[in-house]
Amino acid sequence: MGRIVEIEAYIGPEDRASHARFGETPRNRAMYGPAGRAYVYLVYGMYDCLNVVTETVGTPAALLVRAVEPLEGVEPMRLDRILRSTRRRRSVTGEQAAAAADRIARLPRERLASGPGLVAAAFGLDTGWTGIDLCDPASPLRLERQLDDERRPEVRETPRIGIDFAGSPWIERPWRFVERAHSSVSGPAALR
DNA sequence: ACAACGATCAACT
DNA sequence: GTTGATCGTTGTC
Repeated sequence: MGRIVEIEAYIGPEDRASHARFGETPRNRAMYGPAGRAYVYLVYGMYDCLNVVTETVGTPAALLVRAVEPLEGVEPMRLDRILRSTRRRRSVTGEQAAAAADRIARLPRERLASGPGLVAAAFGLDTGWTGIDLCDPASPLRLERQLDDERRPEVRETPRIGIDFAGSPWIERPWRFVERAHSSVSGPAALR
């Protein structure tokens, strides 16, 4: 369980940074489905990314969950991360693996899901989770409203990360939203 | 059938 | 700041 502190919006087929820019395909089909479902895809052959579908059927749009502040289940999360790391590379020496495990062991709680690939890893998500209803209170993966006594976060808008391929004006659109100065936000400090 | 390319991360110089 | 890991999806032929 954790608190979402960073998201990005991908608004539709006209958005050249969106997976919907080529129209409906087998991979992005979930984006064309009902709002409130998950769309999980694999990037760079290694990392899964969690999205929340946001528009009505036939209108492809989604929010990429880029960072979460882990609040419960932190140590299992950390252990799983260490296991993944140890299994990660073929050509890694025992010493390097031990050093990597040690780094993760020392990682602050709030940095365990600071990035879209890390969010999916922390919550054990892969593409098989696509389609799950995130608004169903009985779902094993779900969104919940902030608690009544929680302060409303101050939100900062920035351009989206890692979409240089999209070109102007899509690179510049301020469609990344972060909780200002929150230590779980990913990316360069200037964009927190 | 094939080649190129990512909505990334960690390690290294 | 740069680079390697790693593979499913997409566009092209």
